[in-house]
Amino acid sequence: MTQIARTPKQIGEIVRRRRQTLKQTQVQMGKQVRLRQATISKLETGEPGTRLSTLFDVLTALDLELVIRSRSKSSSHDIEENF
Amino acid sequence: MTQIARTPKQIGEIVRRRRQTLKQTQVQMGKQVRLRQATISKLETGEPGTRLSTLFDVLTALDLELVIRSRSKSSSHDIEENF
DNA sequence: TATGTTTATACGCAATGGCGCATATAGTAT
DNA sequence: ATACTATATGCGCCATTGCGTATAAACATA
Repeated sequence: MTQIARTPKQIGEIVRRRRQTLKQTQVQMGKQVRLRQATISKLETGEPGTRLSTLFDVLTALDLELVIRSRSKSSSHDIEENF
Repeated sequence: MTQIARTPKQIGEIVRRRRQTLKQTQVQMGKQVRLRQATISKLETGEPGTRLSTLFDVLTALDLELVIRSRSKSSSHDIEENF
């Protein structure tokens, strides 16, 4: 599982999909990392002002990690090596 | 080039290294994406409150992209397939 | 339809970002 | 040491977060 995000909105979508895959509600997730349901909601809807710390908290709860790489990873976009 | 970041501080380090590789100053970068030098500085030093939008702006200037993936990409951590 | 659950919004509040602008501090030379 | 460049900090300002709390709106599903 590997997804590129170029905007806060895309991050939100990724987070939401993942959360749903894990069959959690925003409330449950919020509890795990001490964030309000409302905060999760805003992140998922793509608020550009969301704080980095908030994102990391959420990624933790979802067992996801953030990777930075050069853009010229010439886009096997969705395919993505799965190992 | 692929780097995992688990904290705002690590993001900052990655950004700084990349900027230096590109031989740019914070001022120059700031101009490209309309951010103050001070703002870049804070991001690079790992301010957890930095906004998602700011991060994306900077990544754009550095020609980097952000990837979200499952944590269990069982750690070829530093090695990393190069492209 | 009606009930229950989940997500989006709202209010007031304290805290902080990012702005312009300016300056101090650090780093790199000569 | 001096001069120059680059980065970190500071101030006042306005905007927005995330908080607690509460409610509204959207989704299910009986």
